[in-house]
Amino acid sequence: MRYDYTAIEKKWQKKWEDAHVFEAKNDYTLPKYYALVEFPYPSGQGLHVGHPRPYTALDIVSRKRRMEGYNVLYPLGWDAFGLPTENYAIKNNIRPEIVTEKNVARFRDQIKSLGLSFDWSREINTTDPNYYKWTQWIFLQFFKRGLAYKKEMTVNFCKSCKIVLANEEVVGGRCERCGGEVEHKVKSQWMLKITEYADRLIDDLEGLDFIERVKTQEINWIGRSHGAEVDFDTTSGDKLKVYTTRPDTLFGATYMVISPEHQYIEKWKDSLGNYDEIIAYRAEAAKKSDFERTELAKDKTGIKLDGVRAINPVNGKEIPIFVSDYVLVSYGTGAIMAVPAHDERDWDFAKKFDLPIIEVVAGGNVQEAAFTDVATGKMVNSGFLDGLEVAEAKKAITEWLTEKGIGVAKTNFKLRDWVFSRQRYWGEPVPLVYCEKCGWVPLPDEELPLRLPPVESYKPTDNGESPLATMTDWINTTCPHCGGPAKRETDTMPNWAGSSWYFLRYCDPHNDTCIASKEALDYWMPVDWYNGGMEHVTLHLLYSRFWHKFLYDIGLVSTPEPYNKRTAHGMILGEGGEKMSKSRGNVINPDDIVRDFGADTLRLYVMFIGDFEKSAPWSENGVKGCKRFLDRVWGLESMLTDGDEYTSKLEMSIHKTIKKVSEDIEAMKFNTAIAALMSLLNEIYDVKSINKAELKAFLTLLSPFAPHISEEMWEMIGGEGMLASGKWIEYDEAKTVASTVEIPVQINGKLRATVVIPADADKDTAINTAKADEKVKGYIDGHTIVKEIFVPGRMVNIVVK
RNA sequence: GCGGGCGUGGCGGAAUUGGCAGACGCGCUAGACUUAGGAUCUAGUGUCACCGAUGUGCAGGUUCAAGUCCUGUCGCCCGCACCA
Repeated sequence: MRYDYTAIEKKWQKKWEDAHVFEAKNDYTLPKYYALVEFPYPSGQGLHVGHPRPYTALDIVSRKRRMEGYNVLYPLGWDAFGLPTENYAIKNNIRPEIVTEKNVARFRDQIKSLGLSFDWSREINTTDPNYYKWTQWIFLQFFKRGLAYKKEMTVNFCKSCKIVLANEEVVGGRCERCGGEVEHKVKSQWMLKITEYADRLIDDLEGLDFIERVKTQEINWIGRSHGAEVDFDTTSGDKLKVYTTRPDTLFGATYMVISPEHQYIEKWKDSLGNYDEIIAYRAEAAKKSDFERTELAKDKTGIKLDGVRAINPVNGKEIPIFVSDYVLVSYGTGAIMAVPAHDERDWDFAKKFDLPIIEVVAGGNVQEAAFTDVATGKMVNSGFLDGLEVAEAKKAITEWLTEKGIGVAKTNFKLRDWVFSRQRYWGEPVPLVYCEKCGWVPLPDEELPLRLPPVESYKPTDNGESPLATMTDWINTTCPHCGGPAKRETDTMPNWAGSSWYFLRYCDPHNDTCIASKEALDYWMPVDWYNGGMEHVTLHLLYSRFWHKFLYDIGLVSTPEPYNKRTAHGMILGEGGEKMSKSRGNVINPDDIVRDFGADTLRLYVMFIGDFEKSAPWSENGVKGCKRFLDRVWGLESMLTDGDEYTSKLEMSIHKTIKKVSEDIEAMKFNTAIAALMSLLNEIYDVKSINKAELKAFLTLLSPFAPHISEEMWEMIGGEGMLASGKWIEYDEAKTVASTVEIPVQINGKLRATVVIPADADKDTAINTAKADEKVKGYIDGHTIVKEIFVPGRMVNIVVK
């Protein structure tokens, strides 16, 4: 009989659906397992072969867990707010809801054709008012607790998207999405105080089962540093506050720098002889985009303040103050003490402006280059710090500063608060109104969701306002607090909002009284295994951990962290090894593979393609190889015999394979699990027969990877029930090892022969067997044996002279 | 520059963590079956001159034994990028 994958796959997908085998049960007494993949953005391009890789991986885990008796939650939904949909809507003048619905329908069909065991009864969509009602509600909780605030600020504005970007969305000074130029604009924006959680977002990583590169990337992004804030007296009478991680080098501070936007420039206006020049410099700096600023990073520019100087608190020396754009207003205090001897940037600047370079840590030649090593070297030219190690000096000077009341130990972060508003249509409306009398007032809960009103045009306005800003009858409303006239906020939320809590909604997706019931959350959370892309580590992953911690603080969830385990898959590249892209024309559509080779082949191939965590190039021949394997599996039927016990020919291999596949799935080594199944199949073909018990074992192991063909063959041989709701298979450790082993015999570390010994042979037996070997004799005779090494069950090494 | 990762056949990749390097798949070679095969099956396939030697980017080192550990060096990929 021919292996008609198309018919078989349709048949089983329907059977699984009809039997509801993949639906998580609301029985909270069962052991649970929550497997999660990042929900997709339903783009107009349809599914990409990159999608099935993580989906199949956790599908395998989920299927195995179900067979092990767990109540498994493996859900999927749609992260559907976003720019591409909005842009498509603008271009074609179609309502974004319609576009979204169409794209979701296509994605759903495509994903369903892969036989993934998602619980479709829990499907969610971030653009569904019943969903975003709760996104808005959570935002209001932030607002009510002072963690959402409005702030006039310089923002990154993408000229071509006409949208404000979060810092995380600016890559190399350009818009992450469209690559367009990013300029600075002053706008009033909603902000979320993620910085308040910075310490916990780092500290709580400890103890989580996240792959190391995810942890380090988050830690680096948050960028915690320890140092001190120090007040410098100035000739103007004002104190100039700086932040430094090297208070130990205070004696080496020979000048100071403030950022062009520093508030003292205005304050000191009348004392500054060159105020106009400084303002012109600031204007120049503001004009530079982030991109240009980065490009020009090497070449330092600046202007010396004429009229105000600072006083170094440790030695009373007057030092000049400069304005330079290498100091950022947004980090620390916007001002630094410059120690050219021990900081590369300060060194560059000092060389250019011919400023003194004073060595305070011995160990380098500071006239040649800044000496920044903190591990070695002792303090010099530093008064009471002389002779101390850097670490000791840090401690001593911080204590001294604190005592004198001119400084204090301080921790700083690179992480900034999250710019939470967008001037766009296709996002969650911010559920706040502005009342002249009461200020910003939240909508009462019963008015949620605040629905997106239909607008004439989805185009953002040229002045950077949301399309909603033109809807005067929607904007004008009454204040929920005083009943007076008020205006609605026209900004919407960024597309990261809906994804910051979606994993909670899956626990209880149809609840209309709260985000999800406490019982459901307590049972399902935290997520046991979350897999997603590395590109989301500093965005979605960090944001959602932040939201979850906040919800934990207000008592809605019971764990401080949402995810127990986080892994990341590698990208699938084009045949040549380049990234798949429309412009290169090397994009693989999963539909074609399903049509030409079947879903099982595609699933198998994306798992076999290579190390799950690394990127791997697509190979059409590789796909064919997987199809060939399945054809050979199908062919097993022709050599099937009766029998309910493993035969001696295959018994050990089967136990070994069960062990290997079971362990490899847990370790994400899907490629070698499949290789083990291929090896076993080759062995079966060698012995040319397989009985029912053996085939059942094989199909059970294959079923998480290639579920359709496994079910079909299981049914053909009269297996009980469906594999999808069947039992995983156990192995007997004792039966995975042979009674005899062939081990290598080395002479002086070089392989010279192999001998067969009992698996549990002791040293004497092994050595004697080896010595009796003819080949070995040739190498030993006439030599003195210096040493004999035996690794039980592994090898023998005889050292001769 | 800083942080993370990686260099193994013609290719994708294995190697119980120090113990027979190259599992498994692709590709290739030869043969079989075929009118034919880009189908299938069988055998072979790291390199070099057949015993044998040699081989995991390169150079050293530790060890009975190194792809794996140490030192140095070269190259590649990813992330961040004037964060004081």
